[in-house]
Amino acid sequence: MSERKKISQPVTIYDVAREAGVSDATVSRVFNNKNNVRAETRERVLKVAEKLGYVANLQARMLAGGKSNIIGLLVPGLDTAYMAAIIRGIDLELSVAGYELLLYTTRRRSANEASYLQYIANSVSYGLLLVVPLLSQKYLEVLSDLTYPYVLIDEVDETNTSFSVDSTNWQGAYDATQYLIKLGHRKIAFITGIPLHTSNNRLEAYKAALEESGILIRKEYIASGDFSQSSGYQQTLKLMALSDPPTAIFAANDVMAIGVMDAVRELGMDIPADVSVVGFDDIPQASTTHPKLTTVRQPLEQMGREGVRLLLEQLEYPDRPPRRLTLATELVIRDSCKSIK
Amino acid sequence: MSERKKISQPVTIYDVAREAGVSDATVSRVFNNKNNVRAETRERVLKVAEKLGYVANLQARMLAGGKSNIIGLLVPGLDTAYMAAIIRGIDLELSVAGYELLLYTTRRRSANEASYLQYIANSVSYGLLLVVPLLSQKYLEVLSDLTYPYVLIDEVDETNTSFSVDSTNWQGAYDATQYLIKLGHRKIAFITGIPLHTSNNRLEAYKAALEESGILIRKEYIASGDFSQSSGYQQTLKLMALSDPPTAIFAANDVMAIGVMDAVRELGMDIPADVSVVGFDDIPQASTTHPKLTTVRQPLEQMGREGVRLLLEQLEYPDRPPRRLTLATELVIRDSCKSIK
DNA sequence: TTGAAAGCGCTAACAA
DNA sequence: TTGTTAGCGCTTTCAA
Repeated sequence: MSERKKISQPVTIYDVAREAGVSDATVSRVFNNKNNVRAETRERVLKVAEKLGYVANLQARMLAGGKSNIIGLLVPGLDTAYMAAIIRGIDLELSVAGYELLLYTTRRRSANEASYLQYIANSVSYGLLLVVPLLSQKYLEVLSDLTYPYVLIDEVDETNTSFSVDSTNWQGAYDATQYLIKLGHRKIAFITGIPLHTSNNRLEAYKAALEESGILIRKEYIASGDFSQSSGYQQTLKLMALSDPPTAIFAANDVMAIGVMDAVRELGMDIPADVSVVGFDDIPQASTTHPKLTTVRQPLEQMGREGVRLLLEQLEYPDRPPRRLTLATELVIRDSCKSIK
Repeated sequence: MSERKKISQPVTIYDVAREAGVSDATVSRVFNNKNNVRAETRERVLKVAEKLGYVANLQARMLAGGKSNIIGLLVPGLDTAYMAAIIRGIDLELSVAGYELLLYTTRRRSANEASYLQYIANSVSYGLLLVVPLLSQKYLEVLSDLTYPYVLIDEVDETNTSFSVDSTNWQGAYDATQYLIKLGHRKIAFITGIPLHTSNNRLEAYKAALEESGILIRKEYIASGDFSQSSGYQQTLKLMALSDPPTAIFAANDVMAIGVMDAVRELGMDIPADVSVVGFDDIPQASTTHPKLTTVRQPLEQMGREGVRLLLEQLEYPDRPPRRLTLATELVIRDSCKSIK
């Protein structure tokens, strides 16, 4: 043990007890808000603790009481505004409940999902939140074998055996497409994301909206993107090179929509005069583009919050059956779309 | 305690000891890689542990004086590409060393820095990385009182009493300004960030470069931004409204530079034909703007990595005196600047 | 309302 | 090389 450490952790529950003239158990009671402590005693203890700068040692507390206040979060990385928004929600809700967040990245041991999850489950965290867009079936299997509390965020377990939070991807995309149709557009292109559950739903809704309005679904108007800005850019170049180019482009996320805008501008065309653009997510950047992007807002922050709630619920009531929570999306109309006469 | 828990963590060191016919201390030795264990015994213990599915209880280990493999990271939030890049570096280096990352946000208890740090120090993490741009002096004081290992990332402790990693802000800004001067610009504006150490250094370098080339420093060319895109946008509008507007704008970070580009475009001017733009940081977005942004690259990811190294070094050699590591910036020339005839 | 005592699972002297 | 013995700082019975 280093010198450093010794110096830095002097004040224990015993110091407080001695100074306040009570037993350590009493101090413990005070700090656990037990009600069998005389108000006067409690006050004295608190005062002494304050004076001494006492802070509970979490390790000891956990060891003795069995509870950790740490929950894990598994993500591929933190590089997207999408992830940042979800994590903000998680952090907010967690801090309300007095929990800490341990961050795990899939990048770290993608080699062996099974043992990585085992490791996590046996480590300090008492539950796990997963925001893993490319969640492998493998993960899911291991997870349910583990009898370890977890919640899937923005991902769905088709077998309905996991707690999960997502949003109305279908409805959101349907609303957006309908909006474009109402503006008079009939040549509406769609740029897909990676073929995930969420992305597929958006594509389906796009098709459904068109069909419902009697608009032919044209294969050449469905472009394959991968959620990246450059894919939005590239696919737009292709779309606009069509002999009969679309008058509106709906991208499966905002990042691609920004790429779309870049491409359109580069082609010397105007948004929204020449081309209307719609995104999905409503990341912060969406409101700082020029023109401001019309998009489908996913309640990312709230999804994070609800994910935490579901997890804490499991911690408290381990026997409740899995639930799936679906939050509403909302069409945010800004300046990137225009009606066609 | 939940049923779940009982099921999932029964196996202790004692179980292994009993089953392997040794004492608990021996099992402990095996798992701490002490060399005073007979190879044969070690193997037996390991086999039993494997069979029983033993996993060390971190809390207990830490309490007993052992080391945790968790280090903390204190940040204001995860909302910027800047932060994401640093954290990527941290995560990478940490995973190499087999450490986990516990995330703390200043948002959570900004009310009382002192006790929050106390709390962190007494919690499970064994050291702390800080990426806190608006680090208050208060934090620093508490930190050094704590004798708890920590490293400041992209921030400097003027008293030279902390381990820290930063980059050559001054040199980077100097290089960028020189570059613009070499291109023939003499009317160069600078948009500052929040008045932090880093930002101030960039401003000083800008001034020094101008002075050195005999260019008058014009107060009206120094605009006060706050690192946000909208401040870059707003300040540019002001700058361009000047009776003698600048021909080049150097923003103290990339996010503002993007705002600058928006504003210039909105004024119907071209980049780089009418106005040259330079940023600072080289966030991923910088290479996806149109035109691509010329900027000063800060080795953010590497700063994260080096921060981890410094922290681990402290953990291993607690008596080494504080060091400050300054990494080199690099001017990344892309398409947002043009020479003036 | 309080204190004494036991123990959470582990590490680290000290013996053997 | 191994076991024995003390704790680490806390919570929680059980008595008083």
